[in-house]
Formats: sequence, C-alpha cells, structure tokens
Amino acid sequence: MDCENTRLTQQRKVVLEELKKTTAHPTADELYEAVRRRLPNISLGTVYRNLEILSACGEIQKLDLGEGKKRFDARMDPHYHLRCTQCGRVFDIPYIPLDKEIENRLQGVNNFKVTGIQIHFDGICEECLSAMN
Amino acid sequence: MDCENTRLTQQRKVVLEELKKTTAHPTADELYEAVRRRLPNISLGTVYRNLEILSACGEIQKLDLGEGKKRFDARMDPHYHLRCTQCGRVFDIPYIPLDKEIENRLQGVNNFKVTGIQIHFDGICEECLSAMN
DNA sequence: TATTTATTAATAAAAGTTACTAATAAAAGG
DNA sequence: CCTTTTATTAGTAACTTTTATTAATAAATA
Repeated sequence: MDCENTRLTQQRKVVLEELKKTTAHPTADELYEAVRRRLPNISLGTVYRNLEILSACGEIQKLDLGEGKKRFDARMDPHYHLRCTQCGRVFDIPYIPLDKEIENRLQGVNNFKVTGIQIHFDGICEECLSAMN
Repeated sequence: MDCENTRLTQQRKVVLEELKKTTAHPTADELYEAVRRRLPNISLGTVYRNLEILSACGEIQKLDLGEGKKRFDARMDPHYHLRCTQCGRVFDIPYIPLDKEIENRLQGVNNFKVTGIQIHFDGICEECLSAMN
C-alpha cells in the first residue's frame, strides 16, 4: 500500500474524525451512519475503502472479534478487547505484556516464525452483570 | 441447542468422518467438496447445518482466524492455531497453559467477567520459510 | 404399520465486503 | 493561473460466506 500518494479528502477526514470520537469500536456500517450525518452523499463503498486505506497506513486498527464483520478502532496504543456476549458491545482492556511472554514460551515448541499474536476476550460487561441480579 | 433429539444421519456421519480425517482445518466449502465425493447429492446447506449442530454439541470446533470465513477442526484437546500468512494454511500449535495465567493477570484490572480467551497466531510455516531462501 | 418429528436437497435470500465505471477533485507542471 | 495527471468519489453491480425457506424424505416412536 502506497501511503505517500494518499490524499486527505473531506470524506477520509470525516471518517477518521468520527472514528476518533467514539470508543464503541463501530463496524463499517455503523460508521457510515455516523459519517452520513455530516456528509449525506457519501457512499458505503467510500467508507469501506477509506477504512481499508487508513488501517493499511497505520492510522487506525481493523478488529475481527469473530462476529463475521469487522470493527474499527482509532486508538492505537497497545490494549486488548473484550466482547460482551450479552449485549455485543466491545470494550477496551488495559494492556498487560502478554505478547512478549507468549512469544518466549513459544520458542522451540515449533518450527514456525511467529509474526503476530491475536488475543481477545469474551465476557460479560459490568452493566449486563448487574442487570442479571 | 437440543443435542439429545439429534439424529446421526448418513450426511452428518460423513461430514464428521471427513473432518476427522484431516488436520487441514477446512472451511465449510472445502469440506463440502470432500463429502461430495462420498455423497454426491448432499447440498452445501446441509454441510453448514451439520457443522453448526456438531460444534454446538461439542463434537467439533468452529474456528475464526480473521479470514472472513470459518474453519472447522475435529481435534478437541487444547491446542492453538497458527495461520501462515504466506500460503494461508492453518497449523496446530501445542498447548501451553496461557489461558489460566492470563485470567489470573486479568483479575482486578477491570470489572468484566471474562468467560473466554481467544488466541491465535500469524506466522510463516516451515515450508514457506525454506522456500524463501 | 401409522404417526410424529428431525432432516434433507434445492433454492432463495441475507449480510458483509469488494469491484467497476464514469465523473469529480486534488495535486503537479508549465 | 491553466492544463494535465492522478487519486478519489458516488452509484451500482457483483461476489463470498452464511442462513432461511419449503416441500419431500427418512428416522424414531407409538
């Protein structure tokens, strides 16, 4: 991906701005709805393409939590994600340095070159927990 | 899911048998191709439905490695998966008890009840590594 | 054997995502 | 500036994976 010859168009700017506004880890479609309030003529394909470019260029993160659709996150510092199996919302989990440790423990057990470790959590959020009582 | 009133039909039996034959972690479509050699009239929907039932009843595992499609695994003892980013194949990685440790380290940092930890690895397999030299 | 109920093949439809195309807008060159 | 080049856009079609529908069939039960 050629990130140099990329133009910060109005559409791309608004997609990035709207994603930065939220911590809800929206899907492409949810973000499309938000962006549409500012750019009513934007098309869903444009949102998809810009999310793709932004994540390829390291401006945002593309998440796959096993839901059959992708989510997006403008927060780029190390942290994990937990998906509430009750309400479906996705929350941030503070980073603890698991990756390094896992990588160390993985040395020697196989003949692969490990280049990435994907970790996420399923669980029940605070709100759903208290609603169960 | 009601696993008691379930019938071991010919179709379901062959789907399970074919999945048990392989360590390739096939997709529904790949398994459909394999099953079709024994049951030429089976339909893709039947394969999908039986994979769903078998995994809901704990006979097999449904995997999501972030490819936009699911994979299936008849191996049910604890182990991890690594996807080769070069050739796309999925390999088994011996289990090391990370889950318990992670769960412990996660206590207290948040207000969620963690019910599941999803881990998988990206990397380059032995074959692709040696092909690079 | 009759009856109930799970399952099937075939097909359509849904959901998420990507590809295509002519028109437009941003950057670069003169 | 004005022209030319090139990235990007809206609109739409198409694609991939998966789920739902339906009438027919097969397995279990009575």
